[in-house]
Amino acid sequence: MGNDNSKETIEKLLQSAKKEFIEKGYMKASLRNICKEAGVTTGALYFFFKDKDDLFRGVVGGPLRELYAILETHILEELEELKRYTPDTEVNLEDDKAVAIQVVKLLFRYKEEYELLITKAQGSSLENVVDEIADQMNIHYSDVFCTMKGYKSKKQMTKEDKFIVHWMAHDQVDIFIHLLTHCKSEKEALRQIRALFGYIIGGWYGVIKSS
Amino acid sequence: MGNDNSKETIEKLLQSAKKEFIEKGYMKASLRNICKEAGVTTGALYFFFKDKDDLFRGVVGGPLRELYAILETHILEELEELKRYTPDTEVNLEDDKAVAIQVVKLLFRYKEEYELLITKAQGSSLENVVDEIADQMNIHYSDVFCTMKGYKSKKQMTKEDKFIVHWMAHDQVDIFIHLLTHCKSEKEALRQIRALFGYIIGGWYGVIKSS
Amino acid sequence: MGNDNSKETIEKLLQSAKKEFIEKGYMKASLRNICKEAGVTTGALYFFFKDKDDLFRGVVGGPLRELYAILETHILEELEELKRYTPDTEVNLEDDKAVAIQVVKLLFRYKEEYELLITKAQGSSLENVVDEIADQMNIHYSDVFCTMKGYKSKKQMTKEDKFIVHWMAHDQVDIFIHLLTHCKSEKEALRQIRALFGYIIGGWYGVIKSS
Amino acid sequence: MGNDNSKETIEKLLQSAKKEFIEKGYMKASLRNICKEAGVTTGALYFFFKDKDDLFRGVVGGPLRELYAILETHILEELEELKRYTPDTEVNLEDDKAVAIQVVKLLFRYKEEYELLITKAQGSSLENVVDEIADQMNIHYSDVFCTMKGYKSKKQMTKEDKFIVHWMAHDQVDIFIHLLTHCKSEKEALRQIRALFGYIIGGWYGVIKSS
DNA sequence: GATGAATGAGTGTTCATTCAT
DNA sequence: AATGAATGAACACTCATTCAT
Repeated sequence: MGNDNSKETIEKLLQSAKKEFIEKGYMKASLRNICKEAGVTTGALYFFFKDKDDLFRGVVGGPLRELYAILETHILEELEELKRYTPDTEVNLEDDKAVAIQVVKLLFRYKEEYELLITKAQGSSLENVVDEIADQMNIHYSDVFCTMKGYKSKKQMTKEDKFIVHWMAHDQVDIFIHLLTHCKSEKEALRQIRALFGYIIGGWYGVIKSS
Repeated sequence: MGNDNSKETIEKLLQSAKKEFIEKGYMKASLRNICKEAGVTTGALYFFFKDKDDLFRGVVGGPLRELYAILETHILEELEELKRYTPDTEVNLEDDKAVAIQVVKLLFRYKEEYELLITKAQGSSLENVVDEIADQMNIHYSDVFCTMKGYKSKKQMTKEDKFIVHWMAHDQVDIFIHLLTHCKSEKEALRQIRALFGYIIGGWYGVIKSS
Repeated sequence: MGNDNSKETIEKLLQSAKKEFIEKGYMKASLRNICKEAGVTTGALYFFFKDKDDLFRGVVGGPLRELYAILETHILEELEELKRYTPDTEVNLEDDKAVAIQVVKLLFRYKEEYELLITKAQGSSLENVVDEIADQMNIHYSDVFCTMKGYKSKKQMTKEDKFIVHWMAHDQVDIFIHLLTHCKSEKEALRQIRALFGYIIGGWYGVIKSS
Repeated sequence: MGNDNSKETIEKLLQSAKKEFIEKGYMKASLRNICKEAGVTTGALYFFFKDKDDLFRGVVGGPLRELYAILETHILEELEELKRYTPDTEVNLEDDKAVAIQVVKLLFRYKEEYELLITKAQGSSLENVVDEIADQMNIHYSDVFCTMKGYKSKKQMTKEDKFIVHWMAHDQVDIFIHLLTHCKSEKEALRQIRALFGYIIGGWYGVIKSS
């Protein structure tokens, strides 16, 4: 089971698939082309992958799971920290920065895969993955927001509160997407993080004050 | 040419096309379905529209041009204003707010068409229209940024300056997209603008200070 | 609409389809072969027929409808006659014979099509058409049976009655199938009808007596 | 060869195959599914069975052979009896009834397998097995018919004789098929046999008289 | 005795587009 | 201004079968 030959075939298929998905996007990608490029018949592809979608998930699934793992850990840690929060607490951004750096590094390690997920997944089962992450962040940011505002419960949030927090969650996510799609290297991305942090922290204050 | 009959046919085609594009997105939309729904043959469609892409542009082109017109006017006006700018000038946000309201109203007047452009255009020649608008805004924002920073020329901008301005341009655009896609009505969108303004102004200050 | 050209194409497709369905049966028939034989592209086929099943129905639908029409008429007429039935009524078989002859003539007029329906329809939406006809005959034969038995209502039928009537309905249908598939010509079939009538009438008496 | 392991594998394959053939019929049955369900690889299947057809015969072959054996015995016995036949001989139906009961019992013992043969074998080498049995019965019934008619040789049979005897042979077979496919249990089937016997005996008399 | 990988031809179906009329 | 017929390539996917190990 899983000898060198089959691993090789799978690897060739994934490489070839990645290339095709990047070039044409999920929908326009042709399984025939992918197989031809991999030097394999369509039957072989279907031995290893259930269908087109499964192949796509084969390409991006690993990196996606890694990202989810980091975010989950981060959210749990920050939740722990929120419990110790008092109005006088100095906001500690160092942790957030550390996580941001971690995420950026991950994004650039699998740059192609994440770009696939962000811009080429339309038509696949992962086409809404970015929104799903943003929605998850939204839940978390709501907690943060309530704590900072001194709300006892999320039920105290107004419609306007909810809307702006939702926006900020999305924006947070968009920052990483922007870094990934507009920086040539991890190095450059890490250099730009600081300014972006300045921006969103400014934004948070703008919101907290005015609301 | 252009008698009542043909206008009617075109109108039916555009309606039917809009419906299909909304339902399935540009790529998966079927011209056959569009024609069937419009009660017209494919030949008729090809008499009025060069190809699928042309039909798509027929649906969203008008609203898109209106938007471009507003943005252009706004940019030209603000450019005029920038010339009168001195370090002591009180920043006048009223104009910006007025424009934002104008844009929001426009977006909601043709809600379906703009959503088409934003989320369903993949595969068409307009798939990058949002990025193009953002890039245009970027040019403009660079001017604003330089003026506020007291730069004599754009050439004084560092790589970091350019990056953060680019981001802010994109983010500005994203705000409108967010309003369009997350508010049910123009009314609700207009209510949320204020908080978003608080956010991005906070963001600008965060950036200007820290850079 | 429906000019000579298109009619010709449809005709060629139906001829070619009939041939292929006869040779291989519905399931194994290849639309590609059918199109190739008809000198037409697959696209053309799909312009005239919704799918494989529709094509099959295009081949056998007409004859099938004719048969249904005859049966329906026959059933209605016999129902009328039953109302005038008294225990002393001499059973009039002439009408039945006339109908049988009519049916046989029809079957042989479209011999190929009916054979298709009877033996090659597996996999299509018409695969159970013979059973459906038999079930319809069953309803009718139940009426006849009850009248002959002097039952006031079908509810008087025992389980055994129902079973044997069901069998006889099926058998009646099978006679025609047997004639179609074992006689070379209409002429020969008509010659054999008499003996078969002797058989089933004998069968009826055997049943009526013993039950 | 033939140790416990292999027997188990074969058994699992046969079970799984039976299930799939019943569900989808011979043609649409998928060997892949059968293997998956049996928890076995395709290679294993091909070690024990030559091909799809061989597997099908593996499922239904045993019961089929048992049936052939009964029929053969019965035919031989009846042939023996025919030799002692004189015009005055009282027809002894008891033997026939006994055989019929024996057959019904067999059919219901392997109900699934026989239904497979009757209704789901299309595409396999056994698709005509019912007709073959009927044809064999036909040979036998010709003997019976000639004896009863006082013919010295089968050559005295007219075309019409042959036809009606052929029909009766088929019908005899169809009775068993009808019992199998329309009765829920052996018990119920045995209860219905009597009426069916009344029917075909009536049919025979109808034929003998009229010819 | 059995595995797991691979074949390669085949399936029905859909598509945007063209063009003579 | 519009029809209706036709193209032909492409699509994702399934199949029974083979074979080295």
